Amino acid sequence: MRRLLLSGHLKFQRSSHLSLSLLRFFHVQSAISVQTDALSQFPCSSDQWSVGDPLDDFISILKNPAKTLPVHSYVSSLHCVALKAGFTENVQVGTGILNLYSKCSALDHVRKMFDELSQRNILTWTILLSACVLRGEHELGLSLFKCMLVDGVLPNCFTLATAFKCCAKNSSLRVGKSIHGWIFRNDIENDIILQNSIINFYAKHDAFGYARKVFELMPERDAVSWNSIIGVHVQLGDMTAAMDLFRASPSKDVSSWNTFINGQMENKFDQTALELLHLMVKIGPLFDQYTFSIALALSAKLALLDLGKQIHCKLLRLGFENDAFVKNSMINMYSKCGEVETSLIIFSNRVQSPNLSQLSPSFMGKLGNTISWSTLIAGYVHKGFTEEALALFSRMLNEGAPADAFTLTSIAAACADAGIFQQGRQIHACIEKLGHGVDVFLASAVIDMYAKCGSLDDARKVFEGMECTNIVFWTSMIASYALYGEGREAIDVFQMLLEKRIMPNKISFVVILSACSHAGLVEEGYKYFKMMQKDHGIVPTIEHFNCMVDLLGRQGLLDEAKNFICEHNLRHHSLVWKTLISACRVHGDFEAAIWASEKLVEIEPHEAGSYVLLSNIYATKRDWAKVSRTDLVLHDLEEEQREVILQHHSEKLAIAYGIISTPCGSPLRIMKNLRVCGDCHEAIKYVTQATDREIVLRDAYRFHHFKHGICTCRDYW
DNA sequence: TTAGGGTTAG
Repeated sequence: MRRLLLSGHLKFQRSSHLSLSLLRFFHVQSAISVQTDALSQFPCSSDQWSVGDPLDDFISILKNPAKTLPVHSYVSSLHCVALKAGFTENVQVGTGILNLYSKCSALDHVRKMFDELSQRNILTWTILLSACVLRGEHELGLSLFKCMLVDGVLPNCFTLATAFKCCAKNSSLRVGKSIHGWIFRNDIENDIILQNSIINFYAKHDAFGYARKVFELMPERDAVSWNSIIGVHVQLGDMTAAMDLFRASPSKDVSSWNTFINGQMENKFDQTALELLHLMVKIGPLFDQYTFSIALALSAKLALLDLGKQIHCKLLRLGFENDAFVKNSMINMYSKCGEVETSLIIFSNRVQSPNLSQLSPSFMGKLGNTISWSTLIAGYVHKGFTEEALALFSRMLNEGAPADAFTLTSIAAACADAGIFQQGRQIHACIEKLGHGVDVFLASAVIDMYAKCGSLDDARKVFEGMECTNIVFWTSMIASYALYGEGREAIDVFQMLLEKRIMPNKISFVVILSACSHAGLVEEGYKYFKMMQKDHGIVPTIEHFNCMVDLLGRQGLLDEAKNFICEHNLRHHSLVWKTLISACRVHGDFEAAIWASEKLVEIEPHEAGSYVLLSNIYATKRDWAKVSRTDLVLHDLEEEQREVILQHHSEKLAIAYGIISTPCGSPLRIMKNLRVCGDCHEAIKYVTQATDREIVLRDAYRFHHFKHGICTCRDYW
């Protein structure tokens, strides 16, 4: 249709009115390449005009709001037309083009044009500041705002709102406060938009009292005001107040619902978010693209595939399937809910930009090309499809998409899962080269990757090379030590964390308790279990309780472990019984093992695993003395047979192959999917002594780091 | 004013 119109247009190119109408049509349709083609046919010399005033028509095109943000190539073509036709002397044309450059984030062009302007007024200054905000240049925006005041130009509400946007995005609480004071003192007209931006500015700087005050003093409020103040309480985590405000808001529009539902998710009230979403369908406004993104994110988080599919149908009916955000949320939802193939299909049909290099960064962001890659890769890693994720990553690089910090984090996690040290190291080099080394998410993932690939030293180097107060970053290092049974080192790092007044979370405590357990540090374990509740107000969950049962059980304090289960009313948790049974077996307490297994069968009468455990214990009883020596190998074999089989255990074979195929003295890293047996563990100790090599063995649960005849697990695992 | 992708344990 557009092509047809364009070819028709070429026949009548001498008619300026027809040219302009077509141009406007293409602009509204936002067909980028066609617009530019149409512009190239635009009659430029005055003798080509048949009727009417071309200047007026041109100005009306500049002011005509397009459905989407203007594209840079289209605006520069318009600019060329204006130059050729001699329109640029006109103030409205100059301002119009400046505004379009600003909207497509072409800050360089805006600054150049602004510098060349003969007359600067409040409008041109405001356009310049908006361009800075759109481009994320908030510091520059503020310094230009100050230049404007020095020039004696009095700001209006729009300019001030833009200045507050700059202050909200950087560390300018002081500057923003002084502008607010100036508005008060000079009795400047203060409209709703400006007041909303002031609320938002205070909220971004955690100055919630001020935000609330501005809201309360507003003579009139719109949906944005209400949403902003609801957002303040969401940020504070005060969801009761947020709920009251949401109910009280007289202007509940679709964005109010979005803000509130999203706030519930941010505060981990996913069930409430789900209920509100149902309520919105019943009594609320129609969904917009934000609602769809939020709803899909919620389905992904709760792994509710059916709900996700219903939302998919709904968005198809309402025509939101081409929105880049929504599409990306769909890719995420399908992969997190286990339908990786569907997410791949949606990914393959995603919006492709005509020419990425010509577009501004914000426009590229809106098209979502890089983001879709990282979402898809994250989905594959999440589902454990490590090889596929790595293959997608190299395809992504081949297709010229940049490796951003998000993608690299997922790839580092993939290397950790697969325990592939060499690839992990290459990824780390790539991260440093691209300048992503300072990203805290990425650094945490790299620590975890090195630890899980068998190099605790490299993990430690990354940790020590960065000053950081992020709790996940610290927990990653503590978990790495715990994984290797280095309980004392784990405790040292945990103490450093407390000294720096970084707040440990519930996972940090699971990690430190498990470190104490693996290192047999009972007293310290009790200390942290109490500290967690008393000093940090963290209510212990089954994971914490289980660590304590494990800690006591491993040390042979079986009665204490039993009492702990009873005292804390953990009888209905199968996990603690399994832990206790394992400890009873290690310490050869058959009676206690039977007792615990019977408890387990009571709780899980339909679980085959419970009966297998129980029957194993009965089987063990037949020859307990023998089993206590060989319990980790095979129960019913003759001694000679056993010796032959033990020689072929995969870790021994791997080590033998490693020794003959690598340089003397280099470390060996071995991975296996089962727990190491006692015989292999003993043998490896001798091998490290005889060959003077370090051997790192990753089994199903943890690492064994052998050096000079000693293992970090101290023979306890 | 509100939206999508990343890290730690078990």
